[in-house]
Amino acid sequence: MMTRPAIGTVAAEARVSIKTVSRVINNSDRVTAATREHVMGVIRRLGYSPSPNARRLAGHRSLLVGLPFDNPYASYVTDVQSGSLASFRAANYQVVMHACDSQSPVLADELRLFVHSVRVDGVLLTPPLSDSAAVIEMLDRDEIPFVRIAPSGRNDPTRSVFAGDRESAAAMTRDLATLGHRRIAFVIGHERDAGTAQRYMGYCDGLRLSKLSLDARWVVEGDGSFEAGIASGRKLLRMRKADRPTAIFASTDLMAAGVLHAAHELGVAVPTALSVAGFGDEPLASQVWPRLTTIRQPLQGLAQQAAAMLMAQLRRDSVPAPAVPVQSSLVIRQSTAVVASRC
Amino acid sequence: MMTRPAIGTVAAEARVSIKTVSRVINNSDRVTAATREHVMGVIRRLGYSPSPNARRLAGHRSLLVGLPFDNPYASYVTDVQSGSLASFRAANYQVVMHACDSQSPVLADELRLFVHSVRVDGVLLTPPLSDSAAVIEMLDRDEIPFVRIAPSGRNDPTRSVFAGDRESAAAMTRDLATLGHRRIAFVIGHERDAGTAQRYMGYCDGLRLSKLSLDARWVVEGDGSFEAGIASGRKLLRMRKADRPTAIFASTDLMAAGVLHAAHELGVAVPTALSVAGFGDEPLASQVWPRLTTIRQPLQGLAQQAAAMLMAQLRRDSVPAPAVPVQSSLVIRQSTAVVASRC
DNA sequence: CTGTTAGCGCGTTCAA
DNA sequence: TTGAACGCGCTAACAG
Repeated sequence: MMTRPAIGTVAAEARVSIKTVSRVINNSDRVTAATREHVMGVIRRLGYSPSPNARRLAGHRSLLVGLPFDNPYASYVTDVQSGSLASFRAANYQVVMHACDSQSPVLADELRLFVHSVRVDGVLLTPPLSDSAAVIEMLDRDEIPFVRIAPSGRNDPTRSVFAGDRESAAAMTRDLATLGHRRIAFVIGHERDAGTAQRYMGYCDGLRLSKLSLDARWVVEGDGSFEAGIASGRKLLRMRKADRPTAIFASTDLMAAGVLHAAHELGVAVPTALSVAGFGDEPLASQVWPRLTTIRQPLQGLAQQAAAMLMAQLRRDSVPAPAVPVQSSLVIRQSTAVVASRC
Repeated sequence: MMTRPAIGTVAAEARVSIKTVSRVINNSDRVTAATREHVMGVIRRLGYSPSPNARRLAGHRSLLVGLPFDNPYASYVTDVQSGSLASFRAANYQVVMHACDSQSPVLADELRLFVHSVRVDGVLLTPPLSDSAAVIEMLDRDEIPFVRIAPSGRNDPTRSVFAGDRESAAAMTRDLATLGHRRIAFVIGHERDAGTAQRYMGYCDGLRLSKLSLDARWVVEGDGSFEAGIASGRKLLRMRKADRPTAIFASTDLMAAGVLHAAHELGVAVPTALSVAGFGDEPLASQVWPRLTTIRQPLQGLAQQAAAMLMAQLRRDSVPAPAVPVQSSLVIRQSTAVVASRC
């Protein structure tokens, strides 16, 4: 088992200085095309690849980015992960996951410990972490670069990527109205969850655009979970017939699945007697019966955008520019239909 | 912003050599309790923590372990991740995820590239990767330490952790028989998926123990996916009444959810007219209607065990010892019940 | 555009 | 049990 060649070996073989080889492998433009070609040839011939460990030490960086998460949807986490992985890896960065509890009063301290012990060079913030003032403040104070995925506030645009939740929630609401629904209920998610506020506003927009009035009876509070969906569904479906909504729009797929559960329980047929819509298009959405009409969030695209922004920050080259919101789209499946009964 | 203290600062402050400080932070026993105490005091006072980057370079290791995965269940991946994270981190190791395609003909080469470019010190192999001969061979040849999670073969016990799939599948089958089911169908998973063979054998065991005979009509091949579950469900439920199974045991939760879908589609009531059981107890299992009876795999425990084994290998201290299989358990929910109709 | 000279912060060989 | 000096493989000034 022969030892792998180091940068010195390449330099000697190519009859150039170590620094030149360094410039070549770092894509510096202060090298003539000819020498670059030549050095690259030697590199290939020797099968050389630079030692990340040495680069870390000499470059004063870990080549690691942190991805803390507290998200009940496994698919959300894996989507962000796989969406960002490619961009990071292309820049020789690796992602380090970190499970945490966003409810914890010492969240920021706990994250600070993580960031400093692992010495990550930057951090990707997913909801609900992307909205934690304490975390943002801590990172800023410690000068750790970060990018926020789908925060609820629209300030800080050069360090955030957005998904246009409000617009798509409005579109879904209008779509339900178009199907003839006039009593469209909405199940709010957890206040800490990023999209929540935007989605609710979108629902209100949609009602207004459809000439329907907002009615507090049809707005219930959930917390994004499946169980909350069940509870909300029961509450809405047990209203007396004249008041009972003909459509329920839940601001997460998980809650929509819970609403379906409640409907089955109470013998309410979907979509015949009730339309149900979710948000997110997680795998679950197409694995329940009937398959959920929902909103597809281009999460992987969002994550990719976020990763690119973070890498740009770490390179300090390009000027920070706000990202364009990635567009979501409606996915119409079997859980929604035109209203059956007369009004 | 003051620069963080290095090992030299600590040594000077404690009036000992750098090497002594090094021994203290590495828990070497060649240090008297008194000096250790003293040095630890200085370390705490200065808020010193060793630079991972320097340790990486000097120690010829990356302090990184690879976790390649190709698994359709997001929750499986996140479970393994969170189960192993603590053990790894306690040893100052970080986990680097790597998405890959287990079907690819160049899987081993692709993984080899990953392992060498990231320079991971070890690898955790999840199903179906834990069964790939090509991958195992590659890692052995390149002398990369690894641990396999739930491989189908029982050889290589000092580098594997097991879940006892066979026993729990048998238990589930017997449980269904106890409920009075005599026509118990089984949906096989993907051959490449680790548990598959074991689970099928467990089904056969269970039948035998319940004095029921294996009948090829009631054994259908799926591939572990939701769609395969639908197809299998349709096939089984469209048999003529006398032959139709009264219980369907699918070897993954995803397929069981597909079977439920087929049942709803065909108007077969669950669990009244049909019992359905899954395997894995993923979140999905309790989010479908009705909630699935299934087998809970202590995945996090398995992953933790695997992580500990890998760290032991990397330390080269303890002698490699086989792990004790982690026990699974039946989770009885609403999708199974006693047979309703006469035989 | 290229080369020379110092480190980066720790582990490890020896000797004491 | 402790210490001194060297080296890990590369990047970063600066000089040419």
